[in-house]
Amino acid sequence: MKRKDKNTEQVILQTARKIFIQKGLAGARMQDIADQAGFNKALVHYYFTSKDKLFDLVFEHEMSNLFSNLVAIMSADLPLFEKIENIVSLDIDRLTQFPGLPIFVLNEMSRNPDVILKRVKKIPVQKVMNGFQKQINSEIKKGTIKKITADQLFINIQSLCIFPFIARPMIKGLLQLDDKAYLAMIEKRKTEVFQSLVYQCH
Amino acid sequence: MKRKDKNTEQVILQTARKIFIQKGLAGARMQDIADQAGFNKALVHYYFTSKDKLFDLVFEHEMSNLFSNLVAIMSADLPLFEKIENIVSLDIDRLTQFPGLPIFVLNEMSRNPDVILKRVKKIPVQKVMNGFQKQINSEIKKGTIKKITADQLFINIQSLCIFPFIARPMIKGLLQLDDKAYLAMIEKRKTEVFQSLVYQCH
DNA sequence: TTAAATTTTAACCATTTGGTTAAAAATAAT
DNA sequence: ATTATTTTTAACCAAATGGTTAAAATTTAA
Repeated sequence: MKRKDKNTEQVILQTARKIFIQKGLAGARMQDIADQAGFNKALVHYYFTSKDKLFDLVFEHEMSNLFSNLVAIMSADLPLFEKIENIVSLDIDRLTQFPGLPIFVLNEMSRNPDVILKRVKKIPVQKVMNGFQKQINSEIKKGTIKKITADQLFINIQSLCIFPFIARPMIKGLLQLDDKAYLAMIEKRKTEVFQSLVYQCH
Repeated sequence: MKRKDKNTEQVILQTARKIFIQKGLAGARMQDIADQAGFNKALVHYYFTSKDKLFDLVFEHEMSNLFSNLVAIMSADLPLFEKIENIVSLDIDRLTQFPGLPIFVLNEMSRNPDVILKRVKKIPVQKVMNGFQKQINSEIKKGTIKKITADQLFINIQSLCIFPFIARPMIKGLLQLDDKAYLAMIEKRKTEVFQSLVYQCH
């Protein structure tokens, strides 16, 4: 008879997610998580055993959130530019919905690169990158795009999509943008980034 | 008679810098800073009063480190593409030398955006961006480049230069690169990024 | 309805943390 | 050489932290 209350568990998880994203692993407090979830701290331990275990669950989920759709789109049987357009669009939409996600994932990754590296390696990107490279090589041969590696193109796409979310305070400060102006700039990037990528390939 | 030992102060500062970059504000420990500097923890307080004060000094210096040269280059009387080439080259060289810098600065910025925003606003970028926009407009009028705003071009440049450093563990994991391959990829980006930027402008 | 199992709680614990105090040690001034 | 000042140290402190324990409360099974 196993009766863990799924609702309690979920409330704690969602609260933990919010606080870990705001404060990171080192800055988050189990007491705060418990308080904001509306339960007693011992209960958090009853359900999740330890802070590290709770964090692992949250992190796994957020990393998956960051990369979800990427593999699917890159595997899809689409023309190259349509594929790029979809990646850009979905990346920016995803991150507009979860703006704190990349800095959270990448910061925790930089804290503990080896442990997390093992998890990242499980994401089946290598096979997908091989297919992507073949597609790119085919387009190069056709003369439709300049010579570029799948790796560099992938990095360019992710750089142009993700960085403005990571660097939100810096960009707002340096370019003197208020929230509204910043969000307008992000929205504009859906087409700007895709256009940039098209131009640099042609 | 003021006799703070400059060497002691510097040793503590450099040690603090290293540990704050590794662990962040929340994760760094004053005892660790003292131990690694080779002094007693009370001494760290004697010189720097508190953890927050010490962190502020370190952060101010690192933020300046990240943005130094940027304003100078953007103000320089150089042709547009030469200017872009210099920004890219110096950015990548700087970050190759201090690879943990951007994730440190941007992560702490995301923790405390309002406080840090005031500091960022003091960097005289707005005037420089105006000049940059004028230069871009002039090139657009001449027909040498496509229509783009200084803001978006600036964001593209910084995205393409900085993101691969922030996302080091992710890139290594996803693309199955060892350290050597990663560094080779970074070195290659000096020309790749510049070329990409040129293509997207033309 | 009672007993068993599970969830939730309040209280507690050992350790860690940033910071303080006062004295010892070192340096500078007279 | 002595005194004054500054630096450095060891010891200490209160609060915070992640985690544990045992009992109360609730739910489920018989």
